[in-house]
Amino acid sequence: MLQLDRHDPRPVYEQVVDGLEQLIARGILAEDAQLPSVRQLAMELSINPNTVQKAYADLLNRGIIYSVKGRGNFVSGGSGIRETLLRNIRDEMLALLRQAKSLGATGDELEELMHSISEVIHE
Amino acid sequence: MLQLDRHDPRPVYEQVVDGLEQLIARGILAEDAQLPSVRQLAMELSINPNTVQKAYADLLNRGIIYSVKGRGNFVSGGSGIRETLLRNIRDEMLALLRQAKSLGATGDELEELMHSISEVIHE
Amino acid sequence: MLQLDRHDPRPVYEQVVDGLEQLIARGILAEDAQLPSVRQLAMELSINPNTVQKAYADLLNRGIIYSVKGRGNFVSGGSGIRETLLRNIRDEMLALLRQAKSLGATGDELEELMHSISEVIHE
Amino acid sequence: MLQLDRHDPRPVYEQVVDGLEQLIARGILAEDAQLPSVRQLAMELSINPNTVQKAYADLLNRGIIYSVKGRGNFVSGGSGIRETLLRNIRDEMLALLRQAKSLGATGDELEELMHSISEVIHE
DNA sequence: GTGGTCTAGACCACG
DNA sequence: GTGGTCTAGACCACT
Repeated sequence: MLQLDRHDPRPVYEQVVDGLEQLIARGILAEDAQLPSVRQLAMELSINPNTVQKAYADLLNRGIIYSVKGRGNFVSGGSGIRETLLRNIRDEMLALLRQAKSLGATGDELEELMHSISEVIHE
Repeated sequence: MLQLDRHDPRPVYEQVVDGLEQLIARGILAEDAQLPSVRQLAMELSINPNTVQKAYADLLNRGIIYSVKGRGNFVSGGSGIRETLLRNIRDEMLALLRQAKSLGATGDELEELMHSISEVIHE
Repeated sequence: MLQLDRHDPRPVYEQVVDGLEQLIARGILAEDAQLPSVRQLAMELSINPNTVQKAYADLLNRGIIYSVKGRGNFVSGGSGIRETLLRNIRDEMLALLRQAKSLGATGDELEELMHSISEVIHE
Repeated sequence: MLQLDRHDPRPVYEQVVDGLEQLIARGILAEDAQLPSVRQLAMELSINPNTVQKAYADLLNRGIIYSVKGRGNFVSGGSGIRETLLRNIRDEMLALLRQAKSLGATGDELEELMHSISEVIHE
């Protein structure tokens, strides 16, 4: 259901956050669905419960999940998380493009850049 | 010649590396031009010489600059740094696009994404 | 007769307590009226009987209801619960106002604060 | 500079957050001022560094402070934190008033309520 | 069983 | 020295 890459330089809790975000964005974890319990997920991933807790806390205070003591963590409704994540991706791509421009890339180079990445759409 | 942003959460040495890379990529620091000495740059930016040292070391072992004992640090020739940086940017954009796909973005959404960012080219 | 909000982060038993208090304060559950049995209320709300039990215990030891073994739970007489709740609300508002002062709010700001909330009285 | 109340039922890290928010809101910690280091504050309050860390993380992701590895934590600029906190207080008072209304408080009672708390302004 | 807080102690990256 | 992540293990509140 969720995989960690021990060689990924990003912190473990961040990988957990990203993984859960993806599951939610893709609808695999639907609105009001219960997430795995902190302890259980920790066991599955063989990491410390505190690390999972940290990931859940992050999702919680970004409004992506809600949490009820003694019951569990659940997917928030109407969070529009998929749209939000896509918007973030767009913004990051924009930032990269601007960086390319500040490097003095010519119009031709930028066109080619766009062309070469647009091919991946149809992979 | 180079500016730091104290509010930028990125490590200082990374900002220095990026700044120098941009100066070189844009030709402001041309091939074989001498870089400011470690001490001098540290003073100018009012940061620790160790930090500048670390930045120079990074550029050095990526072949972007070369170092002559007792004389100083100089921009490498034929480093093709501009191309390298552009290639990195392309790779990062590709990664983002793949991430969008893994989020379950439809073809239409991807098209629109590409369209909306391509507008920035002509800014 | 009583509704729970599964998205409310407050503990369930607290929601039950609050709900019953309001019913009593508004006279919907009058003096000496019998409350639903623990099991029945638990079933209605589809929650654990232990949770209802805890809520009743709380009301009991605050004197808001009384319990007769083998017969059930009943609303206490002369409990003045409505007045008590209003007094609690006043105390909490006082605490908030003091907090505002400790934040260094000016007299004008406090006046405006009072003014803006007093409008809700006539909603 | 900051005091904890061990009898306060609120979590310790929350008390730390509140305390720092107040210091910032009142201008005692001005824009770009450096906060005490995690370890130092932990020692002063005789609590675990992780607890302070958690408090700082909260302030960080609410944009109230910014953080630079190896340098420290600093007060963000233009956060308008004082206004934000006052607005929160107003909203909480509004919620309480509405609760009083739902309890069936009469207009007179509400007027008296407002009157009795408004006296604290001039304490 | 659930989530949440806290301590203790370690390790890493950065300056 | 600074912040940040992670583990291990304990305790509390709630269901």
